[in-house]
Amino acid sequence: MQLTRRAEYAIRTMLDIASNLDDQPLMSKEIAARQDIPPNFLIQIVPELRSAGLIHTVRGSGGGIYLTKKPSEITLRYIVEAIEGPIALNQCLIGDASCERKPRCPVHEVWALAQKQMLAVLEATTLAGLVDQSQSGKKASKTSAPTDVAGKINNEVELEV
Amino acid sequence: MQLTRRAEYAIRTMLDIASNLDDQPLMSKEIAARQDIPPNFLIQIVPELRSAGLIHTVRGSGGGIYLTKKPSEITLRYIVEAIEGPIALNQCLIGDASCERKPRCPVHEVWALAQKQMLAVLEATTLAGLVDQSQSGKKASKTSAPTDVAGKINNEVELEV
DNA sequence: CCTAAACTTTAGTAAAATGGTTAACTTTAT
DNA sequence: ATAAAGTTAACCATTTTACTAAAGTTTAGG
Ligand code: FES
Ligand code: FES
Repeated sequence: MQLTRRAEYAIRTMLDIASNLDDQPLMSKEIAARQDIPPNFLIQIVPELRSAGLIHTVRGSGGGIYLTKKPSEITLRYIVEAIEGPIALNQCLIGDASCERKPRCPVHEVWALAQKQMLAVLEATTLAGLVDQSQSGKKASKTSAPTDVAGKINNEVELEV
Repeated sequence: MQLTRRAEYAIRTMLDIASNLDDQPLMSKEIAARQDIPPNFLIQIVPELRSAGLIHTVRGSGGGIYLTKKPSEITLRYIVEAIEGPIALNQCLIGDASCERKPRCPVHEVWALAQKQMLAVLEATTLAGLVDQSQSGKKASKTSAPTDVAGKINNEVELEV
C-alpha cells in the first residue's frame, strides 16, 4: 500500500528538472546529489522515464536530461504510473481484470471509489503546481495557496459510484 | 500500492461473519470454504483479527468465531489496519515518521491529501453498510442505494489541506 | 582520431515481503 | 477419553525491493 522508492525518486527527479531554469540539460549525477538519490539507482530509473515519454535524454559529453512536456502538463499520477504501472488499490481493480467475485462482492465499489478519490488528487497535481508552490513557500505564499489542490478536487471529482 | 491477500481475506471473513444470522459461532474452515480462502492461511489470519479486538474466538469442540462489536461499528479501514498496520501512501506519512525532507518537500501535502481522501472512504464504510447493500442488491435495491457511501463522503470529508 | 563525459543495457544481489503449508499444542464439549 | 475446534511457531518458495556493478555506446572537444 505504499509508493516504491523508485517512484519517489522519479518524482524528485522530475521536480528537480522542472525547477531548473537554465535551458541546458541536467546530468543525472547532479540530480541524484541534489535530491538524495543513490546515483546508481537513478541511472536505472532515468531510462524508464524516457520510455514513458516524460523526458528527453542527450547522450555523450555535455549531455543530460530535460523535460519533454511543459510542467503544467505533467501530473503526479502520470509519473507514478510511468514507474509502477497502473495504480490499483486491489488486484480486482487492475485494468480489465475480471474478478469472478466482482458481481457479488459488496466491497468492490468501495475500493473503486477510494481509488478514484485518491487518483483525483494525484491527477490534479502537476509539476508546475508543485514548483510554483515550493517557490512561493520560500517567501510567504505569493501566488496559489496550498489549498489549491483541495479546491480543484472539490470541483473535479464526481462522486457517483 | 495494493491490498495484500491477508487483508482481503480478513475483509471477506469479517463480512462472512457479519452476514451470519445465527447466533452460534462460525468455524474458520467453513468461512474459508464459503469465501474462497485457503483454510490453512485463514487460521493464521484469525488470531490477528482476534488480537486486534475485532472477533471473539471460542476454542474446543463446538467453538468458532463471532464478532466483538456491532457490524455498524466496524469500518473497512479498521479491518485493513488490523492486518497491515497503519495505512500510508508514502513512508513519510507513517505515524510520526519525521522525514527530514518534509519541510521543503512540496509533494508531501499532496500525498497527505490523497491519503485522507482514500481513508475517508474506507472509514465511511462499515460492515453493516456492506451487508445491507449486498442483501438489498439481491432483489432490486431496497434500502440504501449504492451511492450511499459517496453521499456520506461528500459530507464527511473535509478538504482543507 | 582519441579520449573523457555522459547515457544505456544487462547482470547480479542481499534482504524483505508475500502467500502459502505443516505440524505440534491447547482447550473444551460430549 | 476423544474428537473437534482454535493457537503457535516454524518453514518454504517465489517475487519484489532497493541497490550495486560493469561493460557498452554515443558525442563533444582537443
Ligand atoms: S471483487 Fe473487487 S473488491 Fe471484491
Ligand atoms: S517528504 Fe513526504 S512526500 Fe516528500
